[in-house]
Amino acid sequence: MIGTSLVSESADGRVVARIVETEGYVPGDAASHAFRGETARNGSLFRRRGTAYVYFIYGCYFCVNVSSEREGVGAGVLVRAAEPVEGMELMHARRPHSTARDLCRGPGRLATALAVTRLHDGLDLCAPGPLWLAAAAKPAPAVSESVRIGLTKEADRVLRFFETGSPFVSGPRALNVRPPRP
DNA sequence: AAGAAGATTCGCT
DNA sequence: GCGAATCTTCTTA
Repeated sequence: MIGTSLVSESADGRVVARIVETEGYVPGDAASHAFRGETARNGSLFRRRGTAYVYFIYGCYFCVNVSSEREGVGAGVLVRAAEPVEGMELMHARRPHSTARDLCRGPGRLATALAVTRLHDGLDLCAPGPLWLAAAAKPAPAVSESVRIGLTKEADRVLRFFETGSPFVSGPRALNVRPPRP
């Protein structure tokens, strides 16, 4: 998914951000919202891969995930950060005190810049719509990996992936200077 | 029925 | 670097 563009289209206009950082939540993973089985909240994680799972966290922010397994299996990829590509004026309007670099740097910030809310939960991201994934641009970016960020459970899993050297990646610097994976 | 924890961000020290 | 903000969901009694 690194290098793929996330497109948000609303009455306000169109915004495009190129994904530079993701985090995986796999079957059997105690840190996954799907770990304890399907509920009304996490149902989208159990839908066919490419379904949007949007949840509200810390009373303030939304986070965007893409389900990643077949129907009935709970797993997904959290979109942690992106590089603004189109509609930067609109993103700045939605995040007034942000620098260009920080518009989509972090999962909560990204959702705000793209105006993603729980209304987007359950959408099919594989076809054009209010929120969808456009094909990746040509050169496949170099991808590095690290442990996941901000977790208390299964924090040691190496399931975070990001574009090597991108300034639009979130997280502590120490995690972001690791060499690209082979 | 009540309480704690949470895949975060921002501002202040 | 630390703690507050703020609410939904799941767990436990």
